[in-house]
Amino acid sequence: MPALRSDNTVLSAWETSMIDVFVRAASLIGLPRSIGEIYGLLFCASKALTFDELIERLQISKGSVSQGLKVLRQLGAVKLHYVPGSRRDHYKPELSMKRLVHGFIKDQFEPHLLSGSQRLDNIDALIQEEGDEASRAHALNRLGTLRSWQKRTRKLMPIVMAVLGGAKLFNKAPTDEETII
Amino acid sequence: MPALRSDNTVLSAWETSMIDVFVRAASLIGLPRSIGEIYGLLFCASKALTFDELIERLQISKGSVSQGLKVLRQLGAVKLHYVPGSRRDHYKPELSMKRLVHGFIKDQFEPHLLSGSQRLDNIDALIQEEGDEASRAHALNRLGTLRSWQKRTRKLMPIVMAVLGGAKLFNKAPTDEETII
DNA sequence: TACTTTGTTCAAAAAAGCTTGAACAAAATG
DNA sequence: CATTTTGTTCAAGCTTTTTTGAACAAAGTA
Repeated sequence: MPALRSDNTVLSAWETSMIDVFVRAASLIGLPRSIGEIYGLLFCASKALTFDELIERLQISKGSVSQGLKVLRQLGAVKLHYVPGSRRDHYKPELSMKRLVHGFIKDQFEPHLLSGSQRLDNIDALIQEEGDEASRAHALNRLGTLRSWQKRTRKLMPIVMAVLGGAKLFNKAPTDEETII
Repeated sequence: MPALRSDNTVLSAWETSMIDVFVRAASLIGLPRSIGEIYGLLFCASKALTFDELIERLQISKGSVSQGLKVLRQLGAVKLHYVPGSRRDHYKPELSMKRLVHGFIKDQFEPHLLSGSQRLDNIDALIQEEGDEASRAHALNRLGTLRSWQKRTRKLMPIVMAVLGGAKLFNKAPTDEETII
Protein backbone atom coordinates (compact mmCIF):
# COMPACT_ATOMS: atom_id res chain seq x y z
CA MET A 1 0.00 0.00 0.00
CA PRO A 2 2.20 2.83 -1.20
CA ALA A 3 1.07 5.87 0.74
CA LEU A 4 1.67 9.50 -0.12
CA ARG A 5 5.14 10.49 0.98
CA SER A 6 7.99 12.57 -0.35
CA ASP A 7 9.58 10.98 -3.42
CA ASN A 8 12.17 8.55 -2.17
CA THR A 9 13.59 7.93 -5.57
CA VAL A 10 15.14 11.35 -5.99
CA LEU A 11 18.23 12.51 -4.19
CA SER A 12 18.45 16.15 -3.22
CA ALA A 13 21.35 18.22 -4.50
CA TRP A 14 23.29 18.17 -1.24
CA GLU A 15 22.81 14.43 -0.90
CA THR A 16 24.13 13.85 -4.39
CA SER A 17 27.19 15.96 -3.69
CA MET A 18 27.84 14.36 -0.35
CA ILE A 19 27.52 10.89 -1.83
CA ASP A 20 29.97 11.98 -4.50
CA VAL A 21 32.49 12.77 -1.77
CA PHE A 22 32.17 9.23 -0.47
CA VAL A 23 32.39 7.70 -3.92
CA ARG A 24 35.71 9.49 -4.38
CA ALA A 25 36.92 8.50 -0.94
CA ALA A 26 36.00 4.89 -1.64
CA SER A 27 37.89 4.90 -4.89
CA LEU A 28 40.88 6.43 -3.09
CA ILE A 29 41.09 3.44 -0.78
CA GLY A 30 40.34 0.96 -3.52
CA LEU A 31 36.66 0.26 -2.91
CA PRO A 32 34.09 0.21 -5.71
CA ARG A 33 31.80 3.07 -6.50
CA SER A 34 28.70 1.26 -5.29
CA ILE A 35 30.14 0.91 -1.80
CA GLY A 36 30.83 4.62 -1.66
CA GLU A 37 27.27 5.29 -2.76
CA ILE A 38 25.75 3.02 -0.16
CA TYR A 39 27.78 4.37 2.72
CA GLY A 40 27.26 7.89 1.44
CA LEU A 41 23.49 7.62 1.37
CA LEU A 42 23.41 6.09 4.84
CA PHE A 43 25.62 8.92 6.02
CA CYS A 44 23.20 11.48 4.63
CA ALA A 45 20.08 9.83 5.98
CA SER A 46 18.51 10.92 9.23
CA LYS A 47 17.21 7.43 9.98
CA ALA A 48 18.25 3.84 9.36
CA LEU A 49 17.58 2.72 5.78
CA THR A 50 16.53 -0.64 4.42
CA PHE A 51 17.91 -2.73 1.61
CA ASP A 52 15.02 -1.67 -0.63
CA GLU A 53 15.43 2.00 0.08
CA LEU A 54 19.07 1.78 -0.95
CA ILE A 55 18.16 0.09 -4.24
CA GLU A 56 15.37 2.54 -4.93
CA ARG A 57 17.17 5.77 -4.14
CA LEU A 58 20.57 4.88 -5.57
CA GLN A 59 19.14 3.05 -8.57
CA ILE A 60 21.60 0.22 -8.32
CA SER A 61 21.01 -3.51 -8.42
CA LYS A 62 20.06 -5.87 -5.63
CA GLY A 63 23.34 -7.69 -6.11
CA SER A 64 25.44 -4.57 -5.69
CA VAL A 65 23.59 -3.55 -2.56
CA SER A 66 23.85 -7.01 -1.06
CA GLN A 67 27.56 -7.31 -1.72
CA GLY A 68 28.22 -3.72 -0.80
CA LEU A 69 26.53 -4.05 2.56
CA LYS A 70 28.42 -7.26 3.19
CA VAL A 71 31.76 -5.50 2.76
CA LEU A 72 30.64 -2.51 4.79
CA ARG A 73 29.51 -4.78 7.63
CA GLN A 74 32.84 -6.57 7.52
CA LEU A 75 34.65 -3.24 7.76
CA GLY A 76 32.41 -2.18 10.61
CA ALA A 77 31.33 0.81 8.53
CA VAL A 78 27.62 0.08 8.86
CA LYS A 79 25.62 -1.33 11.71
CA LEU A 80 22.39 -3.29 11.72
CA HIS A 81 19.69 -1.37 13.49
CA TYR A 82 16.73 -3.28 14.84
CA VAL A 83 13.36 -1.78 14.09
CA PRO A 84 10.40 -3.31 15.94
CA GLY A 85 7.58 -4.39 13.70
CA SER A 86 9.69 -4.71 10.58
CA ARG A 87 11.24 -7.84 9.20
CA ARG A 88 13.70 -5.92 7.12
CA ASP A 89 17.27 -5.16 8.05
CA HIS A 90 17.82 -1.49 8.75
CA TYR A 91 21.27 0.01 8.38
CA LYS A 92 22.98 2.94 10.03
CA PRO A 93 26.45 4.27 9.25
CA GLU A 94 29.30 4.11 11.70
CA LEU A 95 30.09 7.76 12.40
CA SER A 96 33.22 7.37 14.49
CA MET A 97 36.25 8.08 12.35
CA LYS A 98 38.39 6.11 14.73
CA ARG A 99 36.26 3.00 14.35
CA LEU A 100 36.05 3.40 10.60
CA VAL A 101 39.82 3.63 10.25
CA HIS A 102 40.31 0.81 12.70
CA GLY A 103 38.00 -1.45 10.71
CA PHE A 104 39.74 -0.61 7.49
CA ILE A 105 43.21 -1.24 8.87
CA LYS A 106 42.24 -4.52 10.52
CA ASP A 107 40.45 -5.80 7.49
CA GLN A 108 42.45 -4.53 4.55
CA PHE A 109 45.84 -3.57 5.83
CA GLU A 110 47.04 -5.85 8.61
CA PRO A 111 46.41 -9.08 6.70
CA HIS A 112 48.83 -7.90 4.04
CA LEU A 113 51.38 -6.85 6.64
CA LEU A 114 51.07 -10.22 8.33
CA SER A 115 51.40 -12.33 5.22
CA GLY A 116 54.23 -9.99 4.43
CA SER A 117 56.25 -11.21 7.40
CA GLN A 118 56.08 -14.79 6.25
CA ARG A 119 57.02 -13.76 2.74
CA LEU A 120 60.11 -11.99 3.98
CA ASP A 121 61.17 -15.09 5.87
CA ASN A 122 60.78 -17.07 2.67
CA ILE A 123 62.92 -14.61 0.80
CA ASP A 124 65.51 -14.91 3.53
CA ALA A 125 65.66 -18.64 2.85
CA LEU A 126 65.90 -18.11 -0.90
CA ILE A 127 68.79 -15.71 -0.47
CA GLN A 128 70.77 -18.44 1.27
CA GLU A 129 70.71 -20.37 -1.99
CA GLU A 130 72.43 -17.52 -3.75
CA GLY A 131 75.88 -18.72 -4.77
CA ASP A 132 77.87 -15.54 -4.87
CA GLU A 133 78.89 -14.16 -1.49
CA ALA A 134 78.77 -10.51 -2.51
CA SER A 135 75.30 -10.85 -4.07
CA ARG A 136 74.08 -12.61 -0.96
CA ALA A 137 75.33 -9.80 1.22
CA HIS A 138 73.61 -7.23 -0.94
CA ALA A 139 70.35 -9.16 -1.01
CA LEU A 140 70.38 -9.54 2.77
CA ASN A 141 70.99 -5.84 3.08
CA ARG A 142 67.92 -5.04 1.02
CA LEU A 143 65.84 -7.56 2.91
CA GLY A 144 66.88 -5.75 6.06
CA THR A 145 65.57 -2.50 4.62
CA LEU A 146 62.28 -4.17 3.84
CA ARG A 147 62.01 -5.53 7.38
CA SER A 148 62.68 -2.13 8.87
CA TRP A 149 59.91 -0.64 6.73
CA GLN A 150 57.54 -3.28 7.95
CA LYS A 151 58.47 -2.68 11.53
CA ARG A 152 57.94 1.05 11.23
CA THR A 153 54.58 0.53 9.60
CA ARG A 154 53.51 -1.62 12.50
CA LYS A 155 54.59 1.02 14.95
CA LEU A 156 52.68 3.64 13.08
CA MET A 157 49.27 1.98 13.36
CA PRO A 158 48.73 2.41 17.10
CA ILE A 159 49.92 5.99 16.86
CA VAL A 160 47.41 6.74 14.15
CA MET A 161 44.67 5.19 16.23
CA ALA A 162 45.73 7.16 19.26
CA VAL A 163 45.62 10.43 17.38
CA LEU A 164 42.20 9.65 15.96
CA GLY A 165 41.08 8.76 19.45
CA GLY A 166 41.93 12.28 20.52
CA ALA A 167 45.23 11.61 22.28
CA LYS A 168 47.43 14.63 22.65
CA LEU A 169 51.02 14.08 21.67
CA PHE A 170 54.04 16.09 22.68
CA ASN A 171 57.39 16.26 21.07
CA LYS A 172 60.10 16.18 23.68
CA ALA A 173 63.80 16.60 23.64
CA PRO A 174 65.26 13.34 22.34
CA THR A 175 66.36 10.75 24.86
CA ASP A 176 67.58 7.18 24.58
CA GLU A 177 64.13 5.82 25.29
CA GLU A 178 62.29 3.91 22.62
CA THR A 179 59.17 5.27 21.05
CA ILE A 180 56.21 5.12 23.37
CA ILE A 181 52.47 5.07 22.88
CA MET B 1 78.95 -6.33 -29.09
CA PRO B 2 77.14 -8.55 -26.57
CA ALA B 3 79.86 -9.97 -24.39
CA LEU B 4 79.69 -13.02 -22.19
CA ARG B 5 77.97 -12.16 -18.92
CA SER B 6 75.45 -13.74 -16.54
CA ASP B 7 72.01 -14.08 -18.14
CA ASN B 8 70.22 -10.82 -17.56
CA THR B 9 66.90 -12.13 -18.77
CA VAL B 10 66.31 -14.47 -15.85
CA LEU B 11 65.38 -13.34 -12.38
CA SER B 12 66.72 -15.32 -9.46
CA ALA B 13 64.28 -16.86 -7.00
CA TRP B 14 64.80 -14.25 -4.31
CA GLU B 15 64.43 -11.43 -6.82
CA THR B 16 61.16 -12.86 -8.09
CA SER B 17 59.82 -13.12 -4.55
CA MET B 18 60.95 -9.68 -3.58
CA ILE B 19 59.42 -8.17 -6.70
CA ASP B 20 56.23 -9.99 -5.82
CA VAL B 21 56.19 -8.17 -2.49
CA PHE B 22 56.33 -4.84 -4.32
CA VAL B 23 53.69 -5.85 -6.82
CA ARG B 24 51.35 -6.56 -3.92
CA ALA B 25 52.26 -3.34 -2.16
CA ALA B 26 51.63 -1.38 -5.35
CA SER B 27 48.24 -2.97 -5.78
CA LEU B 28 47.46 -2.15 -2.15
CA ILE B 29 47.96 1.54 -2.83
CA GLY B 30 46.25 1.43 -6.18
CA LEU B 31 49.19 1.35 -8.54
CA PRO B 32 49.45 -1.06 -11.47
CA ARG B 33 51.39 -4.26 -11.39
CA SER B 34 54.04 -3.02 -13.82
CA ILE B 35 54.99 -0.18 -11.50
CA GLY B 36 55.46 -2.62 -8.65
CA GLU B 37 57.64 -4.75 -10.88
CA ILE B 38 59.82 -1.87 -11.99
CA TYR B 39 60.38 -0.47 -8.51
CA GLY B 40 60.87 -4.00 -7.20
CA LEU B 41 63.58 -4.85 -9.67
CA LEU B 42 65.38 -1.57 -9.03
CA PHE B 43 65.14 -2.30 -5.31
CA CYS B 44 66.75 -5.69 -5.80
CA ALA B 45 69.51 -4.47 -8.08
CA SER B 46 72.94 -3.65 -6.75
CA LYS B 47 73.49 -1.00 -9.39
CA ALA B 48 71.46 1.52 -11.35
CA LEU B 49 69.53 -0.10 -14.20
CA THR B 50 68.67 1.20 -17.63
CA PHE B 51 65.41 1.32 -19.50
CA ASP B 52 66.48 -1.63 -21.63
CA GLU B 53 67.50 -3.76 -18.71
CA LEU B 54 64.07 -3.26 -17.17
CA ILE B 55 62.36 -4.35 -20.38
CA GLU B 56 64.64 -7.31 -20.81
CA ARG B 57 64.58 -8.68 -17.30
CA LEU B 58 60.92 -8.04 -16.50
CA GLN B 59 59.72 -8.97 -19.97
CA ILE B 60 57.30 -6.11 -20.20
CA SER B 61 56.78 -3.62 -22.99
CA LYS B 62 58.61 -0.42 -23.73
CA GLY B 63 55.41 1.51 -23.15
CA SER B 64 54.84 0.08 -19.70
CA VAL B 65 58.39 0.81 -18.63
CA SER B 66 58.26 4.35 -19.97
CA GLN B 67 54.96 5.16 -18.29
CA GLY B 68 55.89 3.30 -15.13
CA LEU B 69 59.14 5.21 -14.73
CA LYS B 70 57.28 8.45 -15.35
CA VAL B 71 54.94 7.80 -12.44
CA LEU B 72 57.74 6.59 -10.21
CA ARG B 73 59.74 9.73 -10.94
CA GLN B 74 56.71 11.86 -10.15
CA LEU B 75 56.33 10.08 -6.82
CA GLY B 76 60.01 10.50 -6.11
CA ALA B 77 60.34 6.73 -5.87
CA VAL B 78 63.15 6.48 -8.39
CA LYS B 79 66.05 8.75 -9.13
CA LEU B 80 68.01 9.31 -12.29
CA HIS B 81 71.60 8.32 -11.84
CA TYR B 82 74.18 9.74 -14.16
CA VAL B 83 76.66 7.25 -15.53
CA PRO B 84 79.64 8.72 -17.37
CA GLY B 85 80.17 7.36 -20.83
CA SER B 86 76.61 6.20 -21.30
CA ARG B 87 73.84 8.02 -23.08
CA ARG B 88 71.16 5.99 -21.39
CA ASP B 89 69.21 6.98 -18.34
CA HIS B 90 70.11 4.90 -15.33
CA TYR B 91 67.65 4.52 -12.46
CA LYS B 92 68.08 3.87 -8.77
CA PRO B 93 65.31 3.34 -6.24
CA GLU B 94 64.60 5.78 -3.44
CA LEU B 95 65.35 3.78 -0.31
CA SER B 96 64.15 6.20 2.34
CA MET B 97 60.74 5.15 3.59
CA LYS B 98 60.08 8.67 4.76
CA ARG B 99 60.65 10.12 1.31
CA LEU B 100 58.63 7.39 -0.36
CA VAL B 101 55.65 7.99 1.88
CA HIS B 102 56.05 11.72 1.55
CA GLY B 103 55.98 11.51 -2.23
CA PHE B 104 52.95 9.32 -2.18
CA ILE B 105 51.00 11.56 0.17
CA LYS B 106 51.89 14.74 -1.69
CA ASP B 107 51.07 13.29 -5.06
CA GLN B 108 48.10 11.02 -4.47
CA PHE B 109 46.56 12.02 -1.19
CA GLU B 110 46.76 15.73 -0.56
CA PRO B 111 45.22 16.75 -3.89
CA HIS B 112 42.09 14.82 -2.95
CA LEU B 113 42.02 16.34 0.51
CA LEU B 114 42.37 19.81 -0.98
CA SER B 115 39.67 19.46 -3.59
CA GLY B 116 37.67 17.98 -0.75
CA SER B 117 37.61 21.28 1.10
CA GLN B 118 36.08 23.12 -1.80
CA ARG B 119 33.53 20.38 -2.28
CA LEU B 120 32.43 20.65 1.31
CA ASP B 121 31.91 24.37 0.92
CA ASN B 122 29.76 23.69 -2.11
CA ILE B 123 27.69 21.23 -0.15
CA ASP B 124 27.28 23.83 2.54
CA ALA B 125 25.75 26.14 -0.03
CA LEU B 126 23.47 23.44 -1.37
CA ILE B 127 22.19 22.68 2.10
CA GLN B 128 21.01 26.28 2.43
CA GLU B 129 18.57 25.58 -0.40
CA GLU B 130 16.99 22.79 1.61
CA GLY B 131 13.45 23.86 2.44
CA ASP B 132 12.74 22.00 5.63
CA GLU B 133 14.38 23.44 8.75
CA ALA B 134 14.85 20.09 10.49
CA SER B 135 16.44 18.47 7.42
CA ARG B 136 18.73 21.44 7.06
CA ALA B 137 19.87 21.10 10.64
CA HIS B 138 20.55 17.43 10.17
CA ALA B 139 22.45 17.98 6.93
CA LEU B 140 24.61 20.65 8.53
CA ASN B 141 25.32 18.31 11.38
CA ARG B 142 26.61 15.65 9.01
CA LEU B 143 28.62 18.19 7.09
CA GLY B 144 30.23 19.12 10.38
CA THR B 145 31.22 15.52 10.93
CA LEU B 146 32.80 15.41 7.51
CA ARG B 147 34.75 18.58 8.20
CA SER B 148 36.03 17.21 11.47
CA TRP B 149 37.24 14.09 9.68
CA GLN B 150 39.06 16.18 7.17
CA LYS B 151 40.68 18.27 9.85
CA ARG B 152 41.88 15.22 11.73
CA THR B 153 43.28 13.70 8.57
CA ARG B 154 45.28 16.85 7.95
CA LYS B 155 46.66 16.76 11.46
CA LEU B 156 47.64 13.17 11.04
CA MET B 157 49.92 13.65 8.05
CA PRO B 158 52.72 15.57 9.76
CA ILE B 159 52.62 13.14 12.65
CA VAL B 160 53.05 10.22 10.31
CA MET B 161 55.97 11.93 8.65
CA ALA B 162 57.53 12.72 12.00
CA VAL B 163 57.30 9.13 13.12
CA LEU B 164 58.81 7.86 9.89
CA GLY B 165 61.55 10.43 10.28
CA GLY B 166 62.51 8.81 13.55
CA ALA B 167 60.92 11.26 15.97
CA LYS B 168 60.31 9.87 19.42
CA LEU B 169 56.89 10.59 20.79
CA PHE B 170 55.75 10.57 24.37
CA ASN B 171 52.30 10.32 25.78
CA LYS B 172 51.86 12.76 28.63
CA ALA B 173 49.17 13.45 31.12
CA PRO B 174 46.47 15.43 29.31
CA THR B 175 46.55 19.19 29.48
CA ASP B 176 44.59 21.94 27.81
CA GLU B 177 47.26 22.47 25.22
CA GLU B 178 46.53 21.75 21.62
CA THR B 179 48.11 18.87 19.83
CA ILE B 180 51.69 19.53 18.94
CA ILE B 181 54.05 18.15 16.31
C1' DT C 1 72.66 16.07 -43.51
C1' DA C 2 71.61 11.21 -43.06
C1' DC C 3 71.67 7.78 -39.71
C1' DT C 4 71.53 5.72 -35.12
C1' DT C 5 70.28 5.61 -30.42
C1' DT C 6 67.13 6.47 -26.78
C1' DG C 7 62.86 7.23 -25.02
C1' DT C 8 57.74 8.98 -25.38
C1' DT C 9 52.97 8.82 -27.01
C1' DC C 10 48.71 6.92 -27.98
C1' DA C 11 45.20 3.90 -30.25
C1' DA C 12 43.91 -0.66 -30.00
C1' DA C 13 43.94 -5.17 -27.59
C1' DA C 14 43.93 -7.60 -23.36
C1' DA C 15 43.04 -8.05 -18.62
C1' DA C 16 40.87 -6.92 -14.44
C1' DG C 17 37.16 -5.42 -11.85
C1' DC C 18 32.31 -4.09 -11.19
C1' DT C 19 27.42 -4.52 -11.86
C1' DT C 20 23.41 -6.87 -13.06
C1' DG C 21 19.52 -9.91 -12.57
C1' DA C 22 17.76 -14.50 -12.56
C1' DA C 23 17.88 -18.48 -9.71
C1' DC C 24 18.22 -19.89 -5.17
C1' DA C 25 17.93 -20.19 0.10
C1' DA C 26 15.96 -19.01 4.50
C1' DA C 27 12.57 -17.60 7.34
C1' DA C 28 8.14 -15.60 8.45
C1' DT C 29 3.16 -15.67 7.48
C1' DG C 30 -1.40 -17.37 6.95
C1' DC D 1 2.23 -26.78 3.98
C1' DA D 2 1.98 -23.36 0.38
C1' DT D 3 2.97 -18.66 -0.18
C1' DT D 4 5.24 -14.41 0.46
C1' DT D 5 8.96 -11.68 1.98
C1' DT D 6 13.72 -10.76 2.37
C1' DG D 7 18.23 -11.25 1.14
C1' DT D 8 22.35 -13.96 -1.09
C1' DT D 9 24.98 -16.00 -4.88
C1' DC D 10 27.21 -16.18 -9.10
C1' DA D 11 27.70 -16.43 -14.25
C1' DA D 12 27.43 -13.28 -17.91
C1' DG D 13 27.85 -8.68 -19.62
C1' DC D 14 29.71 -4.21 -19.21
C1' DT D 15 33.13 -0.72 -17.87
C1' DT D 16 37.42 0.72 -16.65
C1' DT D 17 42.19 0.16 -16.37
C1' DT D 18 46.45 -1.66 -17.97
C1' DT D 19 49.50 -3.28 -21.41
C1' DT D 20 51.31 -3.47 -25.89
C1' DG D 21 53.85 -2.03 -29.95
C1' DA D 22 54.10 0.85 -33.95
C1' DA D 23 54.78 5.54 -35.10
C1' DC D 24 56.97 9.53 -33.65
C1' DA D 25 60.24 12.99 -31.47
C1' DA D 26 64.68 14.43 -29.74
C1' DA D 27 69.28 14.41 -29.58
C1' DG D 28 73.71 12.54 -30.47
C1' DT D 29 77.06 10.65 -34.25
C1' DA D 30 79.50 10.27 -38.36
